[in-house]
Amino acid sequence: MKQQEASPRKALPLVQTGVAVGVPAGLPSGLGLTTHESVYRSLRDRILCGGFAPGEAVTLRGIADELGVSPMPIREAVRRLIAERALEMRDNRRVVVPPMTRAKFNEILFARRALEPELAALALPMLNAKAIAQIESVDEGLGRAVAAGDPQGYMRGNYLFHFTIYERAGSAMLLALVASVWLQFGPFMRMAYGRVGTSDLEDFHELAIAAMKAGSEAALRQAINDDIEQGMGYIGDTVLGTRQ
Amino acid sequence: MKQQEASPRKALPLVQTGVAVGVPAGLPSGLGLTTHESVYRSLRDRILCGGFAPGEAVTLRGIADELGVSPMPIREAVRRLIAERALEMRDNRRVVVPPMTRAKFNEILFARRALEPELAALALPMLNAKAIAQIESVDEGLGRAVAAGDPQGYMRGNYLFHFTIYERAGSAMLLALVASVWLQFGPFMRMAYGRVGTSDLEDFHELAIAAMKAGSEAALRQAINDDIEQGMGYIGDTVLGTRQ
DNA sequence: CACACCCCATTGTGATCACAAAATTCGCGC
DNA sequence: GCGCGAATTTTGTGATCACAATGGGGTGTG
Repeated sequence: MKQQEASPRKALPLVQTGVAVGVPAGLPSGLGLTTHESVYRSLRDRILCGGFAPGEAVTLRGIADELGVSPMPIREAVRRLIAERALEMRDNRRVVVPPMTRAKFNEILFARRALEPELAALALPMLNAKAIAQIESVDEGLGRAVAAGDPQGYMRGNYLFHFTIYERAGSAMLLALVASVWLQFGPFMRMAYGRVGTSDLEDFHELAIAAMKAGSEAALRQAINDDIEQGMGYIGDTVLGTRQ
Repeated sequence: MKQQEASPRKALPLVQTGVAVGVPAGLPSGLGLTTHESVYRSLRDRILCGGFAPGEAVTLRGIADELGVSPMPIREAVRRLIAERALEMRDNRRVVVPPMTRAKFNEILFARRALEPELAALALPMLNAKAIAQIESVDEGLGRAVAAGDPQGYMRGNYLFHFTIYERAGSAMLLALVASVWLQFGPFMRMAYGRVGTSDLEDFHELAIAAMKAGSEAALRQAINDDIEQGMGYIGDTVLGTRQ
């Protein structure tokens, strides 16, 4: 069955130039970005919002067929995500979304506490009233997702809340480090919130907003740190067990 | 000149199986590893040891010809290094080794101080006498490189000194974070040591070794932190200017 | 002599093909 | 009926081709 009739992949008339003016499938509407960039963002978003389960296998051709492009751009996107430790390549050359371990969990917790409060503190001077209003709006959307019992929406909102703050720091390098860390506990976080429903006690976001309005670096650091400890503690206890 | 006589690339009879049993050129003797993995390690080592200058352009086909393989594995290796921020892709789609800025320098300094002492502290309980002896041996090699005025050897020795310690921590995730940071100041560090010759006052390595022998976590943290501050301060002052 | 325009070489991107290894499935024998 | 081995399918890897866009070099014109 090499060339039966219509190949199952490439089911739509892609213009398929070097710059991907025609967007593959239901991808995030590539505006002048390359195919592998679209694929990368699609997969990344999916990982961050809990679209993959830990241990789940990811095949190049599978995603290629699913997205309606050739395996080539998938290769580059997956390779990039592997470099960011969002995916893992087994020695069998099989790509899976990596499972969580207690040791890895502790590393993530340490890295988050070491980097994220600093990023928030660096962003603080850049946060004008408009930016804070935007952050509040994101947090309200997060609240709606919680009320609606929408884990994906909750995870996306939580991600947006933190990173709209962190992005203002203008520290591309630290931001990339933290992004890599988030990519590594995304699928794991989904397990926690997919299991018991979204938590109902995350008011550290409001403390953080209050700290931003007050311009208090110490309070903002504290709120971010508490948010990390509470969130990670919750999902850690839920998935890995309450005891160390 | 499409197919004149012998193509300039692929100048040697590569077996070129899917697993790269025949190693391309003078690459690090691939033992059962793929071509793009060999290429990755080769480029990574070159970046870490100052084989590239900041701002230098990197072309896929150029490296492919240089290493005697097709552009395909180069693509994946370069893509991976871009994800690790060791290389940078301009919006022109041109790949360059990224230049240093004062802001980026400060981010790197913060990340190193936040992560590396912790990694050393985590490694401390794992360091038996044999491991410490190995670290001392690495440091002696470093000393010889300094005496010989060999910047490449110095950079490699310095990298090995730190990472033979950090690897013992068993924290793959934090190690990857720190490795990414090192990849970002490698070419920059080379500028400093290529300009004025290797420094002659790095005795914090010996303090670190003494702390390891004594089993003192506090002293080890301090030695690593001081080593970072001194080294980064030196190259920062040299290349970016003495004032902030 | 300087500036602008055009042509061509170079570069990254994506598709397709070929190959080997691993995984899966099927079937034969006990 | 069950377990083990062989055949087949699937999967990642690498090469090659085609294409568009960028960049540089050369030439023509003001």
